Amino acid sequence: MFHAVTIKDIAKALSISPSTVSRALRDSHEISAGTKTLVLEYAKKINYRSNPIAQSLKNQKSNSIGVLVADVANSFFSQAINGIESVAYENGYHVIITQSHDDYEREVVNIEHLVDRCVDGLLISMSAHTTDYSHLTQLHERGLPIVFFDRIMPGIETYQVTTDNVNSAYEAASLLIKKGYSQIAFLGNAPQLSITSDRLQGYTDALKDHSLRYDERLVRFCDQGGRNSQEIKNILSELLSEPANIDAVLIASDQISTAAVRVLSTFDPLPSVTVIGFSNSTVIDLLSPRISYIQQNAFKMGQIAAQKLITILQSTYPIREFDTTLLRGKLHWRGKSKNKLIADHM
Amino acid sequence: MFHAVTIKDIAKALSISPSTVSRALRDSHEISAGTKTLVLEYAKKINYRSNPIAQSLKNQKSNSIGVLVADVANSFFSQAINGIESVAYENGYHVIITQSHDDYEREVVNIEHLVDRCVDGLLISMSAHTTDYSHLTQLHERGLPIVFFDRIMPGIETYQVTTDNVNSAYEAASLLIKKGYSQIAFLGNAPQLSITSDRLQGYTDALKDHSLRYDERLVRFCDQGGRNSQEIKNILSELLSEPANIDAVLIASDQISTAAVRVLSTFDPLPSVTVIGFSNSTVIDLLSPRISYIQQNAFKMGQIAAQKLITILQSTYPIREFDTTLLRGKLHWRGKSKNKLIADHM
DNA sequence: GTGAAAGCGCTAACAC
DNA sequence: GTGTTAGCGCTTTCAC
Repeated sequence: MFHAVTIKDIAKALSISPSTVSRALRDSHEISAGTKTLVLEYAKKINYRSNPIAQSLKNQKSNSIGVLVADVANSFFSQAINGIESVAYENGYHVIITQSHDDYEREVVNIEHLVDRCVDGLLISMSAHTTDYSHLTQLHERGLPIVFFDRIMPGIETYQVTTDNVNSAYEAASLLIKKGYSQIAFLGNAPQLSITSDRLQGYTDALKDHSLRYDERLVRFCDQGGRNSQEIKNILSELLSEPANIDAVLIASDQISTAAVRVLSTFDPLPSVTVIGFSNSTVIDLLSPRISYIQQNAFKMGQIAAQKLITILQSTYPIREFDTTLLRGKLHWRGKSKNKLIADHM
Repeated sequence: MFHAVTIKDIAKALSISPSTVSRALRDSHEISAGTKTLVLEYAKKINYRSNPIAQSLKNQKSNSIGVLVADVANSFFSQAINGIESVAYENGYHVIITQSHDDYEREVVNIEHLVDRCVDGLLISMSAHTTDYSHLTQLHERGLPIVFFDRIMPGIETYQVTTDNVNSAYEAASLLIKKGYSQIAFLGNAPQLSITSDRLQGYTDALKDHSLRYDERLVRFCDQGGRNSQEIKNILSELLSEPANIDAVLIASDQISTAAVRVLSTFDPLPSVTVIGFSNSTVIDLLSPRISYIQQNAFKMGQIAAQKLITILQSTYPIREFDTTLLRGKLHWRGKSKNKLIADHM
């Protein structure tokens, strides 16, 4: 460790007490201007750096916030992390990132780790396989500030930030219908995820509003969430043949969207299906076969989530009123109308 | 903070001294088996969790390692981070990730932060815009363990882990030549980066070995490293017209590879150029226009780098001999031979 | 085999 | 305005 010089050293060198040095460094009002400059200058000269570990121990807070995401390699999450970082650093907080890889056990262990590490608060996007929330509710009840983002957790009294998933999916499904598609499948991650159920809601609402029959055989959940392409291949193969015989599919997950493109690319001939998926990949618009996509404002989501958490952390009184922020998703249409479909695929 | 129960509490409850509890928890040999089980069981019962902050302060080490990468949203780095994490967690280390965004100032500040946070060691992939290395050499001289990965820093006595960039680029350029291409450009990130100069070396070696003339007008460096597509558009436009008139390009950077594909996709008609680039994007094989690519073993690189660092951290004697690990890159050819080119693009 | 006491670096209540 | 002192939770000599 690299804290050669301590407050004591400065105190000794300047023949004043450590507490005076401490106060001077923290710009306390009860220290004379003369002493302050004296201390500050000397500290700068010998390159003093305060030891945050000692501060944490004393102050019972670490000035760091813990983040749990499924996977940093997922563009959505890395963009969100960038948003989180930008706000956290501005406010003097450190960010500790952990990944659940959509595994419940890992989520539990990582959150334990973060709490052990004395993070002041948590920014959580739930793992897809979490169905027992007690590890989180317990912490929350004990007073640890938690803000949920993306994959939120209804029924817990705290800030939540996510995309307006119901509406985004509704728009996407409606667009497909307007373009002439009628056999539209829904492909989602684990059904207990808020993003899955909300997007499914948007999908069913759109069908209903456009007088299309809801067919449960067209609604599928990928247990492996895109990590297992065979799972997706099987589902798509089934959906593309009789009796489902879909002409379009709405995909409610980043990872599944790109995985589906990969699977479709292996089909020969290329199936006549129009795909629209949630994705924040930076190259989603360059993929072949083409995919229309709903892009979330991941960076902003991270920023807002971090801001909300810091609001709690810095609030002098306990906060009782929490809101849920919904960000607009942006729909990018790269498909064709149904009647042109066959020509387009030649 | 959430450390309701402390060693003192256990000591009080069991009517023994805190030091005995501490020793029992750490499985010290000077504690009787009876006392140990007594303490361990009680600790488990009341869910005691040791406070790592206090431990860090006492032990002068934090059991955490700091990581600096350009950008977690870059697939290469997020894969490397996964490798780092897997090894670090196995060995009881925490990972703190920071991003330079290829900015020198940010690199300096972030490393300062990490050191302030008392990380036990550093895993560094240099920012593209770093030319002054004193912030790192100073820390290194003061004894802070540092391991470089990916973008390494020759001339510093420590472990380094990277791809065999010279060979990978050599193979790629040679393949282009064998496929009939002769006007081959080189597009790289900042020239001071090890990955740029090494890959350029491989490129020039290949030209020489195949008796092709080296033309410096065909070698370009993108100062913005792919962040600015206009820069890449300008360079590519120039290279694709007279007098350069290239028929292939080797791209020595992840970000520039995908950025180049995007730029090319905007050209109408699609230029007759074969692209081969370094990329760890998980969808690079689905991009259109097609791009051949060299994939690095990022996960393994992260694992090895972390392993090397932990070796230093846990070594009881100072290490004097350091090696540089070179991992093989994997070349994926998705292009055509030159004589077929025109037909292929119809 | 166990306990008492000091101290890691910092802060804050309490003196003066 | 500044100094004294105690203590955050843990470890570790040094005693016994």
